[in-house]
Amino acid sequence: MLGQDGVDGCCPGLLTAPLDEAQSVELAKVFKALGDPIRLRLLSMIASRAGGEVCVCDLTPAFDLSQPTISHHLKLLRQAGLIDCERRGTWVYYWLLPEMTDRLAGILTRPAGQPLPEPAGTAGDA
Amino acid sequence: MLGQDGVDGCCPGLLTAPLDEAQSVELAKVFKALGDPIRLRLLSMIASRAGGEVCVCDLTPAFDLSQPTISHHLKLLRQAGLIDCERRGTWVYYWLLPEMTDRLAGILTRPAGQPLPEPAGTAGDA
DNA sequence: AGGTTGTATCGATGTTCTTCGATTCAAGAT
DNA sequence: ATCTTGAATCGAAGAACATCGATACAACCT
Repeated sequence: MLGQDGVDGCCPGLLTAPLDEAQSVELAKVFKALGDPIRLRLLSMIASRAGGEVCVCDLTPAFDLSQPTISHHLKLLRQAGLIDCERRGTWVYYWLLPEMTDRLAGILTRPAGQPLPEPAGTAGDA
Repeated sequence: MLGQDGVDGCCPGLLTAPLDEAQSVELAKVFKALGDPIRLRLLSMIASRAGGEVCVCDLTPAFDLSQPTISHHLKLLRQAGLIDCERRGTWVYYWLLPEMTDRLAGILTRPAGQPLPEPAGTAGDA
């Protein structure tokens, strides 16, 4: 889901052509995963790790939330394709899947050849 | 809110350093606005318009939703700073605020000097 | 085997979100 | 002034979400 041809297809996405329904549904899932402050902080903590991965045991105590809640948020980020994880002994480590953030960045980037005329405020039709 | 110094501050955001609480709350509002298929389609329809603006009367009939619902979604996109609008006679026109999408794209883009070592699967600690 | 620690899953609860019909507001036309 | 059309606002109803405590699962230690 997403990645096959929908979201990044050839590249344009979002700002250059109208999204069709299927594309918008898939894309919305990813943005919805980013639409929560806790998940955004989790993602940034995971992504900014030099080693490339973080133990859950380092993430959980950084929040005033229960352990199951953090686990739930991590699951949503994983289902969105933004991160992945692996158990290593007693601990579970998470890391960023940069393909997805790259894809989102591309989707939000205009082709540079689309200046967006005037903000209409100064344009008017008079 | 957002844009002053929080989200783009100097530039890094999200993938290079942990977000603080205030930043994550502001950013989450914008991503949450993008986390709905209808709003994503509305935004793409608005952004991809050559003229730079779209009349609401062109947006509403493109969906199987009531007029108040579309109006509501447009309001959320506007409150997120993604679009703006202006009434011109009987009609209201919406256009993209590229500053916000540019900002998001920047936030999701890694500085290129962050290769993300190995996916831990091949690393192991043994 | 039994105990301990770290993490995920399960139900339940309160909140937020999406959507609607009804209404109100804005502006032009008769 | 009244009517008509386009768009926003106002409740209300149902669905989806965030959060918790309790519990189950996984792996290590003694």
